[in-house]
Amino acid sequence: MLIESLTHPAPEALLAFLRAHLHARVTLHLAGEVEVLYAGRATSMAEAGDRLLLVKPDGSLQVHGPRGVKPVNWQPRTDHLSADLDGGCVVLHAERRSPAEVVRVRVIGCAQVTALNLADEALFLLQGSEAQMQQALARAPHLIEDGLTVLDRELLVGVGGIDLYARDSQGCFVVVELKRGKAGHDAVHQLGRYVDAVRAQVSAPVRGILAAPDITVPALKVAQAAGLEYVKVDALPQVQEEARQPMLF
Amino acid sequence: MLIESLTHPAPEALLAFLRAHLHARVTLHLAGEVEVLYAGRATSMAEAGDRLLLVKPDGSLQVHGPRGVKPVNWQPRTDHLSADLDGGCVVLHAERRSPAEVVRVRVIGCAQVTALNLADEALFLLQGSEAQMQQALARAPHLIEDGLTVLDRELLVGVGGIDLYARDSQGCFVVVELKRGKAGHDAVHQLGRYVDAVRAQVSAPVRGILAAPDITVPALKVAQAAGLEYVKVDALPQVQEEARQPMLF
DNA sequence: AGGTTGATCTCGACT
DNA sequence: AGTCGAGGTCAACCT
Repeated sequence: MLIESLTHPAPEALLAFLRAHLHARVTLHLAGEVEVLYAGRATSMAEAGDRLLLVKPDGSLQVHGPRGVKPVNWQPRTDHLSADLDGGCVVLHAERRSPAEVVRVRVIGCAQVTALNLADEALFLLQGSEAQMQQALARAPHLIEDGLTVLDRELLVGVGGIDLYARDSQGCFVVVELKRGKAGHDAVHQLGRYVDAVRAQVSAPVRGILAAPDITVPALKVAQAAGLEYVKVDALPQVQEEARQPMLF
Repeated sequence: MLIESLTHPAPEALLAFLRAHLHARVTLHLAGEVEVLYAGRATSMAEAGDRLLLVKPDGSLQVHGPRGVKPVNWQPRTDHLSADLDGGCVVLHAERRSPAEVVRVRVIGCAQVTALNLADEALFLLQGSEAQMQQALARAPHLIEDGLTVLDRELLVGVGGIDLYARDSQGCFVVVELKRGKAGHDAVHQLGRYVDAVRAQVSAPVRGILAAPDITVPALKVAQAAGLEYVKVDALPQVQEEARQPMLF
């Protein structure tokens, strides 16, 4: 996994190291004093400072400072990566088109640089996504309201899709918007848009339900004012009742 | 800057290393085979695989795989960090309250671990934020429309704030919503909300203008259908004309 | 390639 | 502490 590592390399040694590994499906880690320029959707410059640089085999690049999960500068995926000598310093260029962006990293001093092989064989499982919540509630719509019948999932209406489209025991159409976390007023507005879109196409009464484990106070007020309903549902609804359901027929 | 680095340390040596540096205002970098559990707002597990681990002095932790800017697992800022031996493996615990979350990293094999001092003395400048755009357009509202007079910035109306509140040459009130990038339909709806809120309080006619460097086709259609206007403005409006303005008085 | 949505979003600012 | 909105959001999915 550890391919090669240098400590305090001279610029020429660093350049050779980078050129040997940059395009070799390798993950690079560099710690050192660095100066970063970015130009693209916005423009930024960072004066020289101690930073941690990460370059992954997909060409993505990130420059980390001493705080936070977010890099100080980054490039999601580069179409072109190169290393050159400029004024006695190694300079990394990371460019991409669409959007047209470039990050230039000038390495003033390198304390350590490492080439690694990060093979990605590992299984990854995430529980609690909105997609899982949607699946669970589509199977057990009574967790939202008794007598609800799900007609569709991800129904496209105008722009965007309705998480759950259903009919209640009274025959009303019901638009359900799901949020896996606490719902804010943006979720209420999103629901309002979908309800409006359905009302424009259907003559029968249409209800809007925001289903989430929690809701902010302002969002609840906005919902009530707009005639939309909020229903508290668990983020990980346990749908094990069906296993207990006796076979009736 | 480079404090200490070990290659292929045994678990006991790694544990000593981590305990010596974890709470020493130091940035840690670890490359190795690792297994990660996360529980909090969601739940995830990653089987053993080659990963790159980063721990910063603020307690933030991230586990990187071979692709993308985003870590596979992370923890934004921990209240509690600890390292222990469990079944012959070093295990890192990173916990925080609010939200209650925990990340557990089991180090199965460590190829390299490094302690770094990332002093943050570096100046960072970002140009092209929406705040800068707002300031520039407030000073030069003619870039949006001739004869516009800005009355207010970030005017609070109901929930949320109006980026720019103005009056046009005809005496109409104008609500301006700014976007630094391409505007989507969410921006149009946001503008619509604000316009509605102002109309409810003012008897004079109210216009809504979406000012952005670009707009998606669907968003433009929605805007036109709702009687809202789109004005193309540069993301970095150069307001140097005022320097050329002759002193009239 | 363009558009939309979700995210363990992160992060800062403000109440 | 809670809420809100921006972000160079990123990244996945769909048309």
